[in-house]
Amino acid sequence: MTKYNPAEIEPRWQRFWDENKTFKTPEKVTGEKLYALDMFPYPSGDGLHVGHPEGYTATDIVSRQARMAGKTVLHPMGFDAFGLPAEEHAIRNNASPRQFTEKNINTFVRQLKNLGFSYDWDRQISTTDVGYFKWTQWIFLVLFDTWFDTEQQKGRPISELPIPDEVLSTGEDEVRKYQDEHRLAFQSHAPVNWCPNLGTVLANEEVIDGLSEVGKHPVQRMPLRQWMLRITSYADRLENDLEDVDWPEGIKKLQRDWIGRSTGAEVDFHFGDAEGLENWQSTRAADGFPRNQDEDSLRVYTTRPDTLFGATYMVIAPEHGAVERLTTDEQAAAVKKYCDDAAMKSDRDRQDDRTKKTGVFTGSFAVNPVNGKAIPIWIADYVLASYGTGAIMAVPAHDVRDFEFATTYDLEIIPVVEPPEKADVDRESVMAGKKCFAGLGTAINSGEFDGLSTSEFKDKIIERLTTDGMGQAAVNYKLRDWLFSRQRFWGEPFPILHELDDAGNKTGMIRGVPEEDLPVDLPQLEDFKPHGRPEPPLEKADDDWLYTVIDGVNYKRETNTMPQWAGSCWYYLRFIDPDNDGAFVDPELEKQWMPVDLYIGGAEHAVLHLLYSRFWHKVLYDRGHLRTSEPFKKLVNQGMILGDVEFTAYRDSNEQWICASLIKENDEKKPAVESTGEIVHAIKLEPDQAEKVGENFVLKSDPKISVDSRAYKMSKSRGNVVNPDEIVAEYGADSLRLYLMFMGPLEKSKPWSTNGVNGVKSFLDRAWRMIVDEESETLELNAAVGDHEPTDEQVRTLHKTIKQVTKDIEVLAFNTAISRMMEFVNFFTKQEQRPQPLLEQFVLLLSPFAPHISEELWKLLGHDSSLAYQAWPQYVESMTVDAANEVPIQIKGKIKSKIMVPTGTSKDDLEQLALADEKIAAALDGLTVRKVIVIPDKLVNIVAG
RNA sequence: GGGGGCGUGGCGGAACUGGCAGACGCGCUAGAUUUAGGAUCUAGUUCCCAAAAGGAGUGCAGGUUCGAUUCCUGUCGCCCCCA
Repeated sequence: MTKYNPAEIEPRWQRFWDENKTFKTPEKVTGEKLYALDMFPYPSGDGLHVGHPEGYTATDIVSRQARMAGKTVLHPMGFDAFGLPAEEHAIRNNASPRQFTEKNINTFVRQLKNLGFSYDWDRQISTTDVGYFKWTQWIFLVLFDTWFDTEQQKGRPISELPIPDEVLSTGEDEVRKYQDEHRLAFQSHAPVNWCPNLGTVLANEEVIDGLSEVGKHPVQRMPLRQWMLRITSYADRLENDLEDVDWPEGIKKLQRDWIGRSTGAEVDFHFGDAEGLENWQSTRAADGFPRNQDEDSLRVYTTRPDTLFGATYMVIAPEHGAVERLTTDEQAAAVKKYCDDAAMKSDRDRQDDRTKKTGVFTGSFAVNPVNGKAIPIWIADYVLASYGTGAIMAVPAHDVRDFEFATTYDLEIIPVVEPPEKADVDRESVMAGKKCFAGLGTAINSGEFDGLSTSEFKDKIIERLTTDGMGQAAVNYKLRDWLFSRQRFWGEPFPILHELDDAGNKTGMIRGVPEEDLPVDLPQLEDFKPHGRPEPPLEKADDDWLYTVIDGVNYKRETNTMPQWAGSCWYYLRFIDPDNDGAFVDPELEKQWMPVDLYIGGAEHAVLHLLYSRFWHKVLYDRGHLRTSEPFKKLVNQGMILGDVEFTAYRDSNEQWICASLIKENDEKKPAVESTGEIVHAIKLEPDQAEKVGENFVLKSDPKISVDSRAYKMSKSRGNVVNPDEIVAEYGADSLRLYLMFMGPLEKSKPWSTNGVNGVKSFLDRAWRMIVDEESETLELNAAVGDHEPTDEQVRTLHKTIKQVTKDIEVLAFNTAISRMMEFVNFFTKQEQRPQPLLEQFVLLLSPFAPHISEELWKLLGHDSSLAYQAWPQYVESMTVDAANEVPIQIKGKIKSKIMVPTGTSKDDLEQLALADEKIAAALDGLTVRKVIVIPDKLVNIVAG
């Protein structure tokens, strides 16, 4: 018996591809190239999840089809293997993170090979390979060696940084410090999110609701020396160049919002005595707006300079440099207490709309430059030191947060924007200062500017401020510089050396590790556990590692490590030239292969990974190491695969069923009766215990009780995780691949159904039987297959299939491609005579989707070599259309009859044929035909009455 | 609260640019074959009506159009992201 047996076929072909290096990337690109890339996985201890192979199958289909279509293909796989989980595991089990990581990588590779992906495994890389992170360190040194020239909007060598004379005159050390302050990689002492439990500092985006994203531990704010990357310099280019890439609009928007470019104005508010004011004003009018704010003014950034007349107070951040200067003696104690408290809160907590706004008066006043009014200066933590200038002018009538604050502290509210007629607000209340209106409108209470629209007013006032030297147009970004250091062991060491004086203390001078001394490997540590102090584990390395001498100067190594993002910022470049020991990538090869043509991965990387790697790419481009300015041409996010659909019913504490429609999750995410808050327990039902009645699913045993029906995210705790290994063992890799693609559109999230896998498996069974004689003892062709003259219908079926499958692969609509192939098999199974050449073409079409069975059938059809490089089937357009079509005839939009007409029948003829149809003639009896709409080959609609 | 996406049979989904709604698959029903079936084959399967004829139907309410799942307005619900 020669049934379709994936368990036997698949390992055999996997071995064949491996041994023959079938998918080795050609040395040279000939003709068109395709670089198809998956977002490489983090090799977790849990192994592969079914979500992984979804995207991987998609790129694999595209890659396999491209090879057959004659393209030169680069399709690699690697591992993003630094990061917290391996280190946590190592700490718990007193093992080495490297060994654990390598073990996990081996599991991943085995699992991936089981799925028959056509990766060039010779190019496998891991970010933890010393030969890889040597170049991560090298790129860091490029960042370290680069400053951003704002005029040219370009990163340039630090040696070309113009040094101001006043710095030059103070000596070489000062020049070095000046340079250090301008590097793209620089040190800072900004307050950071320190997580004692994890023993590390976290990026803002790794902190969620005051807890660490990993492990949910509390996070506190403290100032620490950190490495930062000056990504803000590239904000404009990162935003503008989004126009050049083929990405989903949603992702582009996320990136734009993350960058958060806003335009507005910087305005200086004078403080101090009245006579100083006049001097100040005349100086400003004469000299213009100074680059740096002076001692007796407070600079704010606002996106709404048109509301300047409504600025009734000012707010500075608790960390603002002018706090001390502005605080009066009477207020000193209150201010100090307030600032100390604020230091404990995270930026996120401070901006949280739910918490009440708090603040403290400094005791000082500033002068509103447009109307000369004295307005109080407050300190409040809803203003962040890191955004804008760290100070704002508060316009309570037109800013929600200012309004809330002003109401709390009883500050003046002056409306200066009249909402338009149509605005969805109570205009009376706004005009009375009782409600806040943040939209656009018409200026009021603004002196000579009254009556201007918001946008006109903005231009006019900026013009005025500029003339008076009080302000200027300005651009601001939400994007912050990137906190790039971590106090962990399992990451790339920084290739940085701190200069020591004779006593062994740091002088504050730093330098990069010389290129020839790279890589800086991680030291061997007995104990790399974090100890709850923000002192990196690498501090515990032995002196051999920690200290070094260059040209007679003593240095201590930097002991922070890089965050996990580092390695993933440039891995796509290393795949092009993975073994190069002399460069991170050969420029000729980079030119051949970049950009990545198709990049598929989860939407969770929509912002950070993609923004960070684009940033690095642009720096490398500026410095002449790359010829492309954007790395990823086309980006696709695959949807999430949810668990199987579940039915859930609810019971209260008396074991009484409760309708699901009455249940709502409470704040602790427990199901509860919405009206009373009573906690109920959820019961997972078997599918046959529920049925649909009307709109809802209900209990079969008690149809009055409605139940929930939905698919949940796969999670260990829910126990609905599907292990790809088990699916491969039971149904085969081809079936898993096919099912993942057949489930629905790639970008959508969709629920898993093991029955569905069985369904595509039986499609492969049928395809097998269409070609193979299942009854025979040896592998033989089905008797129906032979050298038959193909019928017209058979040829058309093939050509239609080729056309749709080809087009669908192009637009990644794999689900419809598969359904078309199913139709092909359904049709040919019914054919007594199956011309072999047609079936061969079909096998080629199937092969990118289900490569193992296709190779097997290809061989059986008499071919010696792998089909991996066989020419992709071509279709003839004329063979994809039927000779005749059934055309529906409608009267007033309702189908009354259908007629068969030859394809291409003219409009007039079709109209005549339609009117001549018996049923139509009968239906039209007594009616007047007013109009006939004819769409050739499609439909006839008769308007009559 | 802001932004984005989505609502089509019992389920996943299809429908080109506004032109026969429900392709393909799952599930279900009946039959054939079989010692057996979680195998295979055949037929059926949006809903209402016993069937036919007919009617209704793409979350809901409107609008544009000869014609709307598709475009517009409003509304309800769900999901995701941000706060």
